Order: sequence, then C-alpha cells, then structure tokens
Amino acid sequence: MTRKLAKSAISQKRVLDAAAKIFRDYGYAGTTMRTIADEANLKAGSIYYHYKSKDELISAVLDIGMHAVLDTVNSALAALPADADVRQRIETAIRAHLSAIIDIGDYTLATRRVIGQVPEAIRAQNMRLRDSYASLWQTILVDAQKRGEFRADANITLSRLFILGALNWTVEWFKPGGRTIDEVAHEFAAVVLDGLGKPGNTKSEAAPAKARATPRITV
Amino acid sequence: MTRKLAKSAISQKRVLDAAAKIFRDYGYAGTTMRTIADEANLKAGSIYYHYKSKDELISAVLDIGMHAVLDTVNSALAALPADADVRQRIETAIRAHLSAIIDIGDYTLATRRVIGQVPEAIRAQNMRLRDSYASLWQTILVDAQKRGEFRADANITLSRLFILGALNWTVEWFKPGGRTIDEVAHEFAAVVLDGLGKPGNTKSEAAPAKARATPRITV
DNA sequence: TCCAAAACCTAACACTAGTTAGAAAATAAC
DNA sequence: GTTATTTTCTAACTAGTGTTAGGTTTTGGA
Repeated sequence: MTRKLAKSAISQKRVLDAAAKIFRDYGYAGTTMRTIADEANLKAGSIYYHYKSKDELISAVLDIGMHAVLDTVNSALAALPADADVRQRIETAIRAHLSAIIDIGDYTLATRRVIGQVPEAIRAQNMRLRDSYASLWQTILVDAQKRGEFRADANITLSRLFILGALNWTVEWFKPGGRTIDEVAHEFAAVVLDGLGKPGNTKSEAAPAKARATPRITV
Repeated sequence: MTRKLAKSAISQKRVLDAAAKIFRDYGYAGTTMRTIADEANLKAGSIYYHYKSKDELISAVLDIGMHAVLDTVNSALAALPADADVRQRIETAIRAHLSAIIDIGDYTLATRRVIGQVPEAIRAQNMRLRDSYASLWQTILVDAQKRGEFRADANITLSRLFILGALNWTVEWFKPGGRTIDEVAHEFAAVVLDGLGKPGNTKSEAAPAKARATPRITV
C-alpha cells in the first residue's frame, strides 16, 4: 500500500518549527493556524494533513521543548568526569539548562512561555517530563548534601524550586548579543553555592528570623 | 451636572477583579470579554460602560499588579528598624514580594502570567514600574555590597535577575495550603545569602571554571 | 411622585478563529 | 506517459471574538 514515505517529514518539520516560533511569540490562544501556516509557507488547511489539531501541535512542541532541556542537561552531566565536584556539576547543569532554553531553538522558549496557558489536559500530559527533570536536579542536590558538600540544614526541595525558577525566568530578560551564557551560568552557580554573603559571615539557622518586629504583610 | 457619583465604583471594581482572575487563568488572548462579564455577573456589553476596551482592562490589571508588589515591598522595608542588617532586609523583601504575588490577589498573579503575551504598547507602558522595582532591589544589593556585607566579586545585576526570577517563578508551583510563605522566604533568603555550599568551602573565583574538559553545549 | 442621570442589557456588526470537504497540484513508481 | 498516491489549496462552515448603537431598567435627588 504505502509505496513511499516521501518528504512529508520535511514539511511536517517545517510546520512544527513555525509553530514553535509563533507559539513562543504570541502565546497559546494568541497563536493562529493561519499565522503558523504563513510562517511555514503554506495554507492553514494544509497543516491538518500533518497534525490533526492545534492542540496536537502545541503538544508536540511542548514535548520536544521539554525533552531538549532534559536531554541537554543529562548529557552534559554524563560528559563530566566521574570525580567532578559539586561546583562543576551545578555549573554544568545550569549552563546546559540555559543553553537549552535560550540557544537550542524556539521549542524550549515556547515551552517555557506557554506552559501556563495551555489546556489542562495537555499540561498534564507534559507533567511526566517535568517531573523527570525535577528529579534529575533533586538527585544532584540530595547527593551533594549526603556527601556533606552542602549545608546540612538546607531544604533541598525549596532550593531546587528556587534554582529552577530563576533559570526558567531567564527567558524573560536574556537578550542574545549581551551577556554570554557562560557568564550568566558562572554567576548563577556562584550564588547557588556561595550565596551573596561574605564567607564566614553566615549564620543561617542562628538568624533572628522568628523574633523580628517587622510587619507580617498579609500572610 | 453630576448629581451623584454612585456605586459605579463598586461594579467597576467587580469587573476589574473578574478580569484579573480570568486573565490569570486564561492568558491575554485566551480571555474573553464575555467570560469576564460572566464572572462579574453582568453582560459583555456593559463592561464598556466602565472600561473602553479590553486593552484598557489588562492595562489596569497590570498597573495594579505591579504597584501591589512595589508598594508591599517598599513599605515592608520602610517598616524595618534603621539598623536592620542585610539578612533582615533581604528576607523581608523576599517575604513581601512572595506575599504580594501570592496572597494579595489575582492581580499580581495575572501580571506575572500575562506580561509576556500582552501587546507591545501596553507592556512598554508597564516598563517604568518594572524598572522602578528592579531599581529598588538593585539599591538594596548594591548598598549591601558597598557596606562590605557581600562578596566583593559578586555581580549584583546578575544576582538581582537571578533572585527576582526565582521569586517570580514561584507563582508556577506555589499552592496555598502547603508550605507557608514565611517558610519559603526564609529558605530563599538562606540560599541568597549563604548559598547551598558549606561555609568555608567557598572558592568562587578560584574555581577551575575555565579549564574544565566538559563540552560547551551549543554556545 | 417625578425625572434625569447612571447602569445595564439587547442585538447586532464586522471580523477572525479552528476546522473540514472536496478539488487541484505535485510526486513517484510503472 | 499513465496512474495511484501524497501533498497542498480553495472555499466554506460554524462558532466565537471585540465592539457599538440604541433601548431599558435602575437609581437617587427634588
């Protein structure tokens, strides 16, 4: 029956690339099949030969975007020597993450930008990947703490959320042509590992955190 | 002429509240005047008695949301004793920021969620406020560094972007009923000031950062 | 009670959305 | 070239968009 499988794959890729770019720029609801079609140099109706709905398109973009981050960070870590210390691991992971969400393509950018506005069903489907990625970081951090290279009282889960949040938000301000990714990654790693405070000046648990006279705002 | 100024303000507020909530849930393009109207218990056409366009609505929401963060953090800092140390200032600012974007209402949430997908003209208008807020943090951090309470080699601008990114991303994972804001703020402040590494183990500038054998990913 | 201003609603406008059926063009094996 | 298959386009449909003009109800002071 199927005598050929043709270059359908080529324009399917073209459509997907266009979709990623447009989703990134206009958000989920703001993206139009006709805009994607323009970008991919065909007509809106033709998209449906490759993808059977807008939701299937965004779904594909999200999967690719998430996998890109996961795979990039994973292989960057795998390429490290076995005896790499925490600082190397953290900075490498940060640099790989930033590279993925900034340089590798529009997929990761689109993913970070639209993940909050996509239909619930699609977001749920993307959750497994997000969880995998979270686990990757959690493992790095927990291991480091077990090996005694982190403060014993550090809350790893909250710290991970803090770090990944900062990394993800980078897409909102990073402009190519300014700072390099290496520069940013190095400074971020410094904050994560050393903090801003002067070494020796740390008194995390001894801080007068509970007995202050400041207003509690709303909470 | 104007014999009364009436409770127009009341339903104007009702419309605005509804708008904030819907914008937060569905994004800019995904939000419908009719959906907002439903939430505010009136018809779509009636919204135009209070606001003359959808853009004016989102604009109002953005302004309020941004002001809420700015004012909350500002007054929390002002309420601190004059001799408050860096740790107190940072933790207070973090707690106030988190309180604002999580508790004070849907406005800040909507602001954080849609700021990237709003028409350029509106985003530009909101920039002044964003810049003011950035300056506030920049001042705190620069002052601390001048007073010698921070590492001298810390890049304040990048650190500020790191911190604010992490704080802003909180809206993506924070669920009321789980961790308290105080808890999160305390741990975040600890990371910012002390880092995750063990005190005394810091070697930020002496780190073998440039001469590693790891792949540079794409960059 | 009256009445003008305020607040809201109805019904529609012009437009655009995602999607589809069927025709047309491009493609590749024979 | 012939022909079956793949790929694209055209043209439309329905549903929903922001917005508006004009009418209706509500409101509160006289």
